[in-house]
Amino acid sequence: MAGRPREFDRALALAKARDAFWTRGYEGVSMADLVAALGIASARIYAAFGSKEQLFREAVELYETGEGAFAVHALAASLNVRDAVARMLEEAVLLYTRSGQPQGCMVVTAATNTSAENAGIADWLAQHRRARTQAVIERLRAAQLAGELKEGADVQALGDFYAALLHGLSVQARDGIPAERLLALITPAMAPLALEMQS
Amino acid sequence: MAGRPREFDRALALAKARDAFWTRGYEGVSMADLVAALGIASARIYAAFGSKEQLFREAVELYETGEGAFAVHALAASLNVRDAVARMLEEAVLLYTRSGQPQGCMVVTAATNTSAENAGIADWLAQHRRARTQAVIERLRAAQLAGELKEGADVQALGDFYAALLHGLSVQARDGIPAERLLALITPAMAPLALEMQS
DNA sequence: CCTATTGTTTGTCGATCGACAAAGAATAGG
DNA sequence: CCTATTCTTTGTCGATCGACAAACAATAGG
Repeated sequence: MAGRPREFDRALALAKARDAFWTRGYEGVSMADLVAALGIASARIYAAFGSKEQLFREAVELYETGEGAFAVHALAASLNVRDAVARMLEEAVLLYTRSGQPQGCMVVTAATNTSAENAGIADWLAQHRRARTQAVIERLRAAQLAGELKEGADVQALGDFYAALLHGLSVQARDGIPAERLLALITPAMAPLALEMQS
Repeated sequence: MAGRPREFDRALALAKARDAFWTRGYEGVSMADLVAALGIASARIYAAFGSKEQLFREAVELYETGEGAFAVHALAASLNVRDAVARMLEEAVLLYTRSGQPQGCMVVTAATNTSAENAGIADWLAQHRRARTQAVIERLRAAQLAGELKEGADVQALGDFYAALLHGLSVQARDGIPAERLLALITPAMAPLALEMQS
């Protein structure tokens, strides 16, 4: 535990890196951009985070345990399915359109188009998106087993539907569709689930 | 009209460039990648297309007048709204998951994360996506004026809903969700529109 | 106080980025 | 056949990419 103490706030620097990657994506942010955004020399970034890729992965983890955890929280909250899904969509809109912050979902936008050498990073984020899709499906399946949803409901189709919508909201938010419009869209979006509720 | 005739097929080269950009995005494809994909030297690419950016823009236009025109066609076909929207979604799934072809929608994926210097390209594609959103809304509005939809139907919310879903389908297709699952998702997705049909 | 350890500063590395210059080759029009 | 025009070949340009080496500075433990 000896050695010279670090002079900059590592957690703060990581948050700044997260915002940069969130805004422009992995390959859209150069080391020179990071030097400017974090306010520290590149050698210090390498000393603290290892490499650009390791910094990115850590930044994504920060996002997923912070703002990006809204979906997990909404689905895990002990609400009925309808409220859980509606809340997931509402919080997605609020997060994706929050002013003074990058628009859209970091996991959706940070590595959708990469060069061949960074395909591994794109795959990594794709895994996370598939996991989120699966989480939605499993929440619906649990509701079905609990009797909230009809026995004949196709929970996989419903889950795929809400996951696709969730990811599409990120695209729309990034395109500048205002929050009010995206929130209004949730009303029709809840109809398919309402129709499959028991009684 | 004098001069040495071009030795390569310009249209074929453009199609190859479209596929490369479709797969890896604007910044994900380097000039060296294009040289390899088109099979011609970089100076020939510049002579025929001007620059990497001009080639990309032409490639996007090729996509939009070809495969990418499915949405315009489906909405313009003289079907009732429900069939038009369902067909738009079905053809999206078929295109986005077609084997032997890049996955997803080129307009959604080719420039979602760019460096600051290429923000103009990202904006350009965002404009196209907003235009598509608007086209969906206007198709629904026309249906409402024609009496197909209830007077109280919120066509903007419905249009935003289907546009978000459309763009989300691109993300899901790119993540490898199989076509059958994405097609199955369309069934619940049509419920909100069915509920607003007149009579 | 000495030393091992770690952070910081400064400078630079080879590779790759997009883009073109210059010269040679092949056509059409006169 | 001659010439103007266009395409092709070859080579390379300055800028930027991510990454680090080496030297120096500041701490903790002994």
